[in-house]
Amino acid sequence: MRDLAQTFKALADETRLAMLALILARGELCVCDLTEVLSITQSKASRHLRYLKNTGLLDDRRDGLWVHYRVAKGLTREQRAIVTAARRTFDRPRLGGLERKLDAWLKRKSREGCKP
Amino acid sequence: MRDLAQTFKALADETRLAMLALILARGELCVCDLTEVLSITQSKASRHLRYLKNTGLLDDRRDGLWVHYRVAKGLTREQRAIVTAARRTFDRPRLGGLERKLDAWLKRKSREGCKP
DNA sequence: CATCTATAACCGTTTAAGCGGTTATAGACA
DNA sequence: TGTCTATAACCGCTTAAACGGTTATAGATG
Repeated sequence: MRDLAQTFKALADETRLAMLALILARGELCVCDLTEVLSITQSKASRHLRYLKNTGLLDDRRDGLWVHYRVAKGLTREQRAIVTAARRTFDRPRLGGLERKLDAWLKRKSREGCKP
Repeated sequence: MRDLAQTFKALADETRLAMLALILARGELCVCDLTEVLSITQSKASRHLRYLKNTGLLDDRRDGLWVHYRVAKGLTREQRAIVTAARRTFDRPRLGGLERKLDAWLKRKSREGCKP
């Protein structure tokens, strides 16, 4: 019960939910992508990603300066069930909007780098 | 996204999770049953039940002095999905233990009333 | 009406989350 | 080595949760 409550707590925040939705949609994203697309500070992005990682929902992978986050390999049975249910219920229009923003950002990033 | 996070928040607490598990298992329970079986204060039980009711997960029904709580009729699509997933993942042994305790309590209650 | 019971609502306190700003670290690169 | 970049870790502050104890309310019962 402890663990189940913990998993729900990890998803009980709009920012973390949006991060998970985007990562589920794209497989893997780096911190600056999420910071940009969700229009949040780097410190906020980092904090919430750490939370999701500590809960065991995400893994990270360093690649040079960037750190990429993806859904963890070793989800528990409980976690898998909850994440799957969450995935099915994400707000489609909102997620669509975020994905378009992400695409625009990725294009700009590939031209001009990670800065603005 | 707002609502989804709200639903997760409602389930992000061990007490509320246990309450929901018991109510799902039995259909309907009154406040004193939950107070007794979970060994919590009345004020705590009432507070968490109000939380679940305000989130739209539970309905209440007054019957004389007692108030019975059950899973709400009008769950949103999201809520139904999440509750169903949660139900599947409840800690079986723990829930079994609570149910045995509940049965013992209900027997005693029918004999001696709601008191101890 | 007076009293008793089950529950809700309130209150003051403690604990935990979340936040932005700042500093530290790890790796790239001149 | 010095500097730049992406990210993590830290800090002080603010807000929100949760708690137990107490009081209020609704309905039962004598």
